[in-house]
Amino acid sequence: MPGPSSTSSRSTSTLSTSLRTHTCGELREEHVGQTVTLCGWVAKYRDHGGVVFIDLRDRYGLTQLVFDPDAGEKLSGDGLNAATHELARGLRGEDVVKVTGTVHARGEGLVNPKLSTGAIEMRASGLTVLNKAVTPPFEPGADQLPGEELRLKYRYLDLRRPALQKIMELRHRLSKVTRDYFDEHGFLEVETPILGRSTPEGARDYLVPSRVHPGEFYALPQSPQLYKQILMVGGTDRYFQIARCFRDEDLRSDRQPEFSQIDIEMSFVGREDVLNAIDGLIAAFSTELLGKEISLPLPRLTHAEALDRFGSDKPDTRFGLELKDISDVAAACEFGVFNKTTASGGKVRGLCAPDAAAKYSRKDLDGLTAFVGEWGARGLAWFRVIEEDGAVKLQAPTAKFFTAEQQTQIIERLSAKPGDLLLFVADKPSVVNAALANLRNRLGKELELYDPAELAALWVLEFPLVTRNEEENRWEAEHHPFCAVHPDDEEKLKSDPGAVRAESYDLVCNGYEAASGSVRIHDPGVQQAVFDLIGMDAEEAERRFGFLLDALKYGAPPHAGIALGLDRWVMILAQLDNIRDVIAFPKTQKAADLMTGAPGEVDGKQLEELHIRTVAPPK
RNA sequence: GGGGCCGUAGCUCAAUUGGUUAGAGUACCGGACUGUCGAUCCGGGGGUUGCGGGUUCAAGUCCCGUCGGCCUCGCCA
Repeated sequence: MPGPSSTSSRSTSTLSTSLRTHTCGELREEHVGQTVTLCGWVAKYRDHGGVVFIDLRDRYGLTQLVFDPDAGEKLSGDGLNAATHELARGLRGEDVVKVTGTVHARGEGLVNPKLSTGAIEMRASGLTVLNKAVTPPFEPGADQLPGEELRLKYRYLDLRRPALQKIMELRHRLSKVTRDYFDEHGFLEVETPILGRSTPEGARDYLVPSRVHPGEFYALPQSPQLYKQILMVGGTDRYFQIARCFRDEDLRSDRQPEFSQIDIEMSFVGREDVLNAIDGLIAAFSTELLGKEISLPLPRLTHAEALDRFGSDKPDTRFGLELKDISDVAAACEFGVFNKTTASGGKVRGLCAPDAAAKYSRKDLDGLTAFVGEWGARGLAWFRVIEEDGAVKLQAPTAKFFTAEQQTQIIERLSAKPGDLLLFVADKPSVVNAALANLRNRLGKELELYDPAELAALWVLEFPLVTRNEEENRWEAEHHPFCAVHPDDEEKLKSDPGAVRAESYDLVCNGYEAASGSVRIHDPGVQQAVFDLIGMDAEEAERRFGFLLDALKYGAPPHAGIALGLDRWVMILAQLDNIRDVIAFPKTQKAADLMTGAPGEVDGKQLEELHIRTVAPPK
């Protein structure tokens, strides 16, 4: 875990308790000669028949304890009686003990450079077993991790692993940096309700039945969106909250049913004010948590440019490998797949994998073809760039369909050199982008085109206000219905809705959507126009969001906000690709807690009180 | 809702085309050993091969179903 400072390097004097004088990560040569008491878990025992070594572990580190049966004779003051020695011989992994002894410098050649406490050891004289452990299903200290199912069931054992403890510490410190930062900038942390009202659109709600209102339900918040806007109407001016959010949708490696947002809203601001505020927060994350300066302002891309260059609205910009369009060349060539696609309005785009021609066999390329198939691409055209008789040309079974001039055009368009591998997808633009964006991420990783420790954060601006739902034949809000319209595009609301840009912004980092927000509508006329566009009549809007619309009539300041995914930020900063590892008690892909068994059945009486009757699902 | 991978000792894994008594490391138990830090050495116990069904002379292995975990498409304003 990176970081300029951590708890273990701070003064730990305050960690002394009535049971211990120091922690297991604390003792150094300067403590030699002192009598100390440590508490912790037995990480390892090495019994030599006579002398017994115990590695004692707590959150702060590992200290070697020595139980020497001859100590009483050899070293005055370190007396170890036979009963204590025998007790030490019976210690096993994960026993919780309290040990008193004297700090000794380790002898010549006995220093363990792998331990921060490796220059010393404690010669134990007293031992109390505070809690004898049964044999654990896995060892928190083992190199090899057990399956995740087991780790989740015995989460308390998993949490003892130093790696997980470091992540919990990082998460704590990220929260602390966040609170300090917003406090310094005049923000108030305000709590909003967990039991709220269901406001359709968006994700599926988690519902809570009401006992006193038969047949009615609260909904857990998908985000505090409406409350924070109302706080602005309420004159809070600057609000933030580390808010728990709930969404009953299918999970992914970066999605949990309950997660935390760093939620922000500001009054009397425009887009730049929010972006500047968050730039500062990200810089604080980098300096305080990684010990690395980051240059501000963060880079910005428009949504259109992000799609054009990376095929994605959340590009990983730690590496290049940008997408290039060769539709014009494809239209003119003799390769049927290419010219038919362009003739029917499709695009041909591709990327140049540097020095990769020799790294991917035919079988590997078949694998890449299958990979892009996951996003609907029906094929992947590939060419190796070679130099032959002084000419740089394409080599592939399909190369014969391209004239020498076309080959040169393609090579120049992708800035390719001999040894590079060119990969193209021909399809409708959405498929081309999805396939190539995912291929780009895969190649970036496989070809090690970036430093995994780098933090590449950028803003993606000017998302479309609405997207077309082809199935239901209507426009849908891309962000949410309260998102302001780009000032230059207001007149297009009726004439060309798909081209209307929103006053919205996403913060993308290392390929993850790490924050999302917008300037809000505070003009009732524009709000009505947006509702009209997404097919929501006044009555329906009133029923769903009436309380917000009412609030906006009573003096609403121009306001804007954003929310950062706290779990995702911890994941990114810790260089992990799994959100469960940054949550103390995460849920499985089926939203179950393997430790507690949640969700579980309840008493019939509880259901009765809640006026609930369950129906078994059809087979 | 769809697709894919996985499930064998407490744990991590192995087991030829379907073929004898399902093995190894580690953990655990017993013994030996006075400076280890992956301690070492000797010995031992430990299995409903997730569960149910089917094919077969014979199933850990093949087929169907089911449960669980992971990845993913849809979904996630």
